[in-house]
Amino acid sequence: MDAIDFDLEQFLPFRLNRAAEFIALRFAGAYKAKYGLTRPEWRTLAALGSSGRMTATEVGAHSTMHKTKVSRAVFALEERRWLKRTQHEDDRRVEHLELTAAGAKAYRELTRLARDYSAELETLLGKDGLKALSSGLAAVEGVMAKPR
Amino acid sequence: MDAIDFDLEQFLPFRLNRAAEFIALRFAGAYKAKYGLTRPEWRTLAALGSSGRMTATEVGAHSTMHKTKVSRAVFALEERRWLKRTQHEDDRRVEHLELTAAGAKAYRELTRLARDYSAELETLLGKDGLKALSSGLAAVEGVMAKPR
DNA sequence: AATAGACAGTTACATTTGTAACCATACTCT
DNA sequence: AGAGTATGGTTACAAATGTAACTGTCTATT
Repeated sequence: MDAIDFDLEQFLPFRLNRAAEFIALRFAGAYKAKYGLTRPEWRTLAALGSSGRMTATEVGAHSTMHKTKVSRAVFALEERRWLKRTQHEDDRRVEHLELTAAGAKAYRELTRLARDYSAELETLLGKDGLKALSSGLAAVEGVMAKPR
Repeated sequence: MDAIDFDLEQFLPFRLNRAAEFIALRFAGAYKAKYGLTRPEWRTLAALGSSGRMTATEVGAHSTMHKTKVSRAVFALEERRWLKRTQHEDDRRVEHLELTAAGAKAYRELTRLARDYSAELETLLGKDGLKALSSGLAAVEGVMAKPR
């Protein structure tokens, strides 16, 4: 079969996916094995930790997760007492989400791990590799931001 | 909360994942909606289409998928008559996988779409963005290849 | 040749995910 | 005010996935 004109190995979506899985999986060990968090949970924690009080919808927008993922993550974090909800006074559909003291503590610990991992990535990929990757991603992000 | 020292938005694993989802999803429409293929199925098809006859294990290595994913994808493609298996003469554990004529045809059609999408990406990301992304990914791939 | 270990691929089960339908509340327009 | 529609969030169900155990075959060692 004509191997000439298409090679999965060079196809950008494939490469991007594979790289993302690889990079993410390494870090997932930190929150998964150590804290038993799922990815949506970690993302929710990180969103609330860095931006403070937000609604579920905002968390979803911030970390590009579907409502249902956010909803489930919020439940899980709430059960752990890492997060608390409060009703919006004016609109009872909305609920504000906020980390508890315990949640904030976990967040700080995890961000420390995240920073360590970032540093590790820099040495692994090299300054140039990192820079290239980052600016490539910025290009993608530019496209994502567009109205479509 | 201290938003200063960590921002999910800048965390590479997060950015990479988000970009990969975005890029992959756009193309997934092509094989998902149009042919009803799952991603593992498309990858298997692509591996066999570009490299010809392979074993399931080889497909997995080539496209970094777990055995079970490959196994299920092979089943699905076989049911569609896009793929046939033949036993290895010397080792009856092994089976060779190969596309049928129908499978090869589908592969060709899909590679056409893949090429179109690649071209679209080039215009979307710009020559420079694409180049940066590609070399950034190459850096990651270099790390992946290492013995670990 | 007999036992033990490795390997290819499959299957079973639990977990995660995506889709769509669903509540409840709020807004808009007449 | 009342009908229709939009929105925040949850739930139910189906499909996809990961983990681990399993079957069958091969290889090595004795």
